[in-house]
Amino acid sequence: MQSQPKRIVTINDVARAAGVSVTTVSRVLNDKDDVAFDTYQRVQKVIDELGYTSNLAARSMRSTKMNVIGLIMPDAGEPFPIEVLKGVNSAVAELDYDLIIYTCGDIRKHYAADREKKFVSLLTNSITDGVIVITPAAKHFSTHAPIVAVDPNSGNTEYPAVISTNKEGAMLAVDYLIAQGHRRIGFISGRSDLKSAERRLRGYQESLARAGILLDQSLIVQGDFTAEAGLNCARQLLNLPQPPTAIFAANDQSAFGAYQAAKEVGLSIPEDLSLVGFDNIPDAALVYPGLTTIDQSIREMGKMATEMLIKLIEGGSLEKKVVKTSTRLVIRESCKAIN
Amino acid sequence: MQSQPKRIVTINDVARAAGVSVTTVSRVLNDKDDVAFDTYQRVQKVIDELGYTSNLAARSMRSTKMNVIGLIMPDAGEPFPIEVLKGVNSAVAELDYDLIIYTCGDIRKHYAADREKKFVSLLTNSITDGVIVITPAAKHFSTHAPIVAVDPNSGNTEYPAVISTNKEGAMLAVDYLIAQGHRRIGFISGRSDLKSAERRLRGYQESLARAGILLDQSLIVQGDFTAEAGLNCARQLLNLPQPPTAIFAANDQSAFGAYQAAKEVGLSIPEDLSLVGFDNIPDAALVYPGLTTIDQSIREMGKMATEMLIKLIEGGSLEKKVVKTSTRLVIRESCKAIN
DNA sequence: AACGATACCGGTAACGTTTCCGGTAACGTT
DNA sequence: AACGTTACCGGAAACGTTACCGGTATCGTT
Repeated sequence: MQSQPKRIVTINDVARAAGVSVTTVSRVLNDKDDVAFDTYQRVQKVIDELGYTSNLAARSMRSTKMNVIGLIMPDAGEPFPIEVLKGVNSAVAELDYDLIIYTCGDIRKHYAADREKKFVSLLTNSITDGVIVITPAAKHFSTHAPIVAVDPNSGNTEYPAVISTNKEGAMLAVDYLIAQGHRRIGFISGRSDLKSAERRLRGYQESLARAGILLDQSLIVQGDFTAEAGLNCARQLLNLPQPPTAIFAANDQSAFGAYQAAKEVGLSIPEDLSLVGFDNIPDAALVYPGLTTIDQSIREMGKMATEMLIKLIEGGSLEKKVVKTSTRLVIRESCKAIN
Repeated sequence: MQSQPKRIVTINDVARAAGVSVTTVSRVLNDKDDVAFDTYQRVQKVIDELGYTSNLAARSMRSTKMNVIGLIMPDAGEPFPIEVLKGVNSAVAELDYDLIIYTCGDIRKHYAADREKKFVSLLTNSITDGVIVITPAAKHFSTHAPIVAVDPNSGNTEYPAVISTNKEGAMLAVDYLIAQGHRRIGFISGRSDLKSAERRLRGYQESLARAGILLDQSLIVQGDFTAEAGLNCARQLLNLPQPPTAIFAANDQSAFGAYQAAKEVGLSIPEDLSLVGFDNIPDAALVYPGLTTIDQSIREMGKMATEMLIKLIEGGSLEKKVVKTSTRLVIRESCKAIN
């Protein structure tokens, strides 16, 4: 660009300037112990003066341990992966690892699954010691390095995973609504291709069945975890000849769409319509009225995945291949008892 | 994990299996044109069968262009960097580049600035063609590769940057409150070490001065861009002998803290207290009542930075080294005219 | 005084890829 | 028939680093 191309300073330059071999410089860099104290200091000084930083690529070609973990996430636009990221990030910060993140783009796009696989090999082949994949589509990855998944899209995966108790959480939500006297409870489902969405639907069904409430198929509408779909689904539910008195949305964003739909038709929450979400993303506390929802402590999931991965990297083994995280009901202001 | 350590398949394995030289395989991989069509197909087939993926490290050691850009962001817990990330991510997706992200940890921590520098060299030395740094603390980075900053912490930086019109935006906010009849306007400031915070304070002061309102120092309280600090600052303001009728918070999160403070003392927004934020993060539309705020289109900043960086990487030059992005007032429901 | 142990250091070979240079075969042109 | 051109391909060097092995002082022990 400007002036000379400004040659990168390598370990060789440092060695020459310090009057030692590259091996010794490498030893200093990696804090090996068999180097004399004043040599160490001298080399360190030269490193600082020359502003040397090691070449990640070259280093990872040769060394077996990189102390870097990778995180592969779908599109950064969604709150779920962002929350996982926060959890992973803070867990990594506690340990002596660096974090490197790749995004795959929208998982609904056909190429996203390919990118997912590509990035897994890309990262594990070289610069990372292992990876965490958020909502992976693939059941199998070809790599020698450890992998941990968070909320995999399909069941029975080959790799270890952190999964929340989706069905149980959904049952908490529906049980709560039932306890409040609701009988006609609408359900805005999630993306049908996702395991988590399926489990939440199952929970909805089981909870109703257990309470002896007949399943009305018209009360189940197909969403896709976005607020837009939530809006449309809620519209559909509220325009029913006999509309529900409560809606359980498969995630918080869908519930936000329902807020808007209620506003459109002049229903107020919770007086005219009770609403429960799922996820407990930070926004759930901010909306008005506060959204009663199922907390699945997403950050905790990221943290657990990180700990599992690092255990694997460091040669340990996992007690459980699949860790189930708990869910709990967080009561805010979006529900009201009827009758 | 299971069975043998599963050797990584390299370009050599592919070459051997396809009966060609590694050079030819490399040509196929990089879509060079001087390779016969059926050789191309044969090699491609072997690549698929063996599940070969190139080694990022080895590739970047040899080739000059990587088609990867880096993003260095502070702690992933804050909404600002997350929004920038979204902008960068979507901009990158449009182009033929991959994105690799590093997080530095909390910038308030002493080591964060070091990590920042370390990561810049780490990435530019090897696997990326250039980097975007969000709210960098350093004025200078030692690297040969292009760098673009988003919202640098200090002025007069050496590198190109995208900065929003902080002072002008703040003036929009305060002018609006003044137009609504407010005279006692509190200010919750941002982190004092940040350029953007300083500029917003300046805007507040200038706007008042222009309207002939005497500056009351007790109406300015020192925050740090977090909701917690916002809460404390707002408490302080509302407990004043003569409390303000309106508060301008240096960012939306501080404003959220003020919502809570208002609730505590039984003031309702906007009837008893008007509130304006700064940033227009997505949450600003979700809180109740909707937060009137200054939009600085953070995603757009990320997008612009990406475009600038790629222009530089591809050998172009920038018309302007510092790009200022516009700010605008977004009116929601948190303000009310008085008298 | 001789020897083994220890502390410290350097040379060299990899790691997997791309770049550079060159070479062969086939084909068209004079 | 000889030559130049084109299309295709391979060998070897290089990128910057660490692992492996071996070497030389120094020091304590017998």
